[in-house]
Amino acid sequence: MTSRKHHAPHRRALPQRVSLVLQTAQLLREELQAGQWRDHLPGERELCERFQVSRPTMRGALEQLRREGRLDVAHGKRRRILAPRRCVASGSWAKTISLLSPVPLRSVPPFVLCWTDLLRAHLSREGFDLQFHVSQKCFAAQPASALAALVARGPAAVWVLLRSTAGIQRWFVEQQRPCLLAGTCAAGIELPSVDVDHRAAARHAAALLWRKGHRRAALLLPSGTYGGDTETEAGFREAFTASANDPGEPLVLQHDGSVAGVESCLDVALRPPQPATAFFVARTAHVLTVVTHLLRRGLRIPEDVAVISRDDDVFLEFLTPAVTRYVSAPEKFAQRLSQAAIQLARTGFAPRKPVRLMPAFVAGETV
Amino acid sequence: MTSRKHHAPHRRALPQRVSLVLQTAQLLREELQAGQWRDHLPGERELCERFQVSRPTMRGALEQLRREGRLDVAHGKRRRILAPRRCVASGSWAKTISLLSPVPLRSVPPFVLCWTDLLRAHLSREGFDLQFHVSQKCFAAQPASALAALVARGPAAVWVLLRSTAGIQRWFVEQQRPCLLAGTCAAGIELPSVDVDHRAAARHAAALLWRKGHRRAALLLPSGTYGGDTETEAGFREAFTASANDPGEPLVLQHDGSVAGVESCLDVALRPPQPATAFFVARTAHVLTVVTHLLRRGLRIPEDVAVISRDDDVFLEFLTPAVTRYVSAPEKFAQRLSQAAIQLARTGFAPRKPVRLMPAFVAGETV
DNA sequence: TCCTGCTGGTCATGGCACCTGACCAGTAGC
DNA sequence: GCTACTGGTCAGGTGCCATGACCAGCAGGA
Repeated sequence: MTSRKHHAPHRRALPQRVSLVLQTAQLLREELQAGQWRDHLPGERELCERFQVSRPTMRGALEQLRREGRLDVAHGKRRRILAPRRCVASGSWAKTISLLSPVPLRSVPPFVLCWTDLLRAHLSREGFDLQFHVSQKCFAAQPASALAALVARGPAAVWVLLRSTAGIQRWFVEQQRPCLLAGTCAAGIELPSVDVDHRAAARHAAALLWRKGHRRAALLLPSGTYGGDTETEAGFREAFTASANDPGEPLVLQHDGSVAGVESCLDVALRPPQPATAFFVARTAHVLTVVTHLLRRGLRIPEDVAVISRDDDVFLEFLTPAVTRYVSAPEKFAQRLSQAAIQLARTGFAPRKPVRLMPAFVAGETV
Repeated sequence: MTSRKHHAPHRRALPQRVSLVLQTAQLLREELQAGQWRDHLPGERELCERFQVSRPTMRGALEQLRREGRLDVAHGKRRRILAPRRCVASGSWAKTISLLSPVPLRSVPPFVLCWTDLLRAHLSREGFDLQFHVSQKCFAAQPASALAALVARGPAAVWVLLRSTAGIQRWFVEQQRPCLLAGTCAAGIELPSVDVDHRAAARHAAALLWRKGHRRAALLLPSGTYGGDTETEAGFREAFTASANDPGEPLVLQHDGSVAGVESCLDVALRPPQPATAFFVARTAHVLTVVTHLLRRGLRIPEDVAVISRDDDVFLEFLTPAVTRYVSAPEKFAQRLSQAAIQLARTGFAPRKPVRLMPAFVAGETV
């Protein structure tokens, strides 16, 4: 209420569940501000009685206030009330949500472009403005200074991170800035995230290739430590070792993302005496490189080599032969992302639990 | 809550669950009162999309309104609006700008997707809401009824038309609805429009192919009467006849847009005794089909056949060999489009003079 | 010193609202 | 008649919340 009252009377455009926890937290804040209690809060059970909610709910609300720095908690003792440190005034920039990307809008893949637009549509309906920020430097090895500059320059209620590196994620955790990953967290980091379930897709693809008789199947990924790619590799290995009585190592090829890089990777994998007979390819753009390169080498698809794409984009339909792939719904992706972003913008917190969307298998002619 | 309403304005003291059904019903009531819809309500599924709730929830809300006597419902037909149809406050829908497309957002090419998002960003900053409408029927031979239904259902200050047919354009001219073409006008129609200068690109490409010695160059287009494609053909012929002392007819191949259609077109063009040695291809998606089909036939690019793409999309960079093409700036496109749209929305008029953006030639390895 | 009654911390269980996807039947335009 | 849309219905799954129980730390009194 404190912040909303200062805004224009913006009626909610979308029905949404209002969690009891948030309501309770808000009521507690008001009571605190009114000076209802002096030094310590009453016990949890008494508060439950007073507000007619269950203990887990009340504890959620109290935890929220603790995170805001209004309460101090110790085992066995009642919660101490702290001086209300002026919380960040949700002023002019509370209505901006920023998206950080390593590449400009015109270069992002169609799937991402699509959910970005849907996200913007959702947010705009709720009165938020989505700003697209491009910064190469933030994706370098030492992103701290670039990130600090960026955040100072374009203040936002929430940062949505695209293709974020572990370094970026760590920075946001340390700075305690509200942020949201469009992707998967790096190892050891817990941030709210939305992503396609690449692990499941990889497992399914590897099992399929195995069933089809492929014993030399390769996974082709860009190098670098993206959480989603790590998951892909894990899923691929899982299915591989589960299928084989004598699990040989599956081939995992890492390239630098350039066309030449992908080509040389392929050439290595195809070298005798044990050439790869199947490729599971991450990133749709590289599927194009793989298919055209294989065709140029005179290999037939799928007779000589099988290809499966981990992701989907419109243009894959237009390749001949049609590419076997896993498709995800951008609408769902945008929906989950916008829900989390709005919650994060309004309350400052969002559930850490990763949201994973199950992709659908689409059979093509490349297996 | 019911009893509290009779009391003095007393802020809520207890947290309580508010059912989504009730919230949705309330929002529907407000939209109805604002005159958002005329005669009938949109379908349940569309409403669900709009309000981001599930069908059971939406049905609960609709049932509530039916009990209140505001709606009449019959199986198989849309819900009829009964009650006090307030006069449409023009303010309520003057802030909506609609975009009409034959294909869903997830299927439009990246370039279009990109300027769509940029357009939405511009409009949102000016307080407009961009709605994306998909309707196959409006792109059929007799679009009148479908267009009337669409326009009645989703009122908008301006309609932005994507891949519009001559029939659609004529309807908007006749109805005198404010509209704006993202594309080129059909013959004999004058509507404000923004498009890439395809004629210039085609002329340049044809001249280039001629200089390189190609005497059997083919233009590959989807069939149908799109203004932009007509311009492309005109430009291609212009350069061809200008170059040749004895102007033979340039090959113009029309296909149905499907992969198989493109393939059979190519096979025809490559047939002896005079096989085509170069293809100028409209639509990036079909460039993929062309390149992969040629490679599968064992043809070398560019040694045996040259390929030039009229348009650009991100993914063309990832083909090997890299495709020679014409690129346009989506930022410029969106900027011109939003300027015209906002002017049209605010004043009701926009200059008829077509806006044409000059594409840039990017040399690849396919010529 | 032990006991008792408070405090916060944690867990398993179950109910309920809601979401998802699917299928059916009626309607309308082609 | 066919197709694409409409409303009507249902089963299965998920997430939030309530309930009640148990544990561990802290205090004060017998």
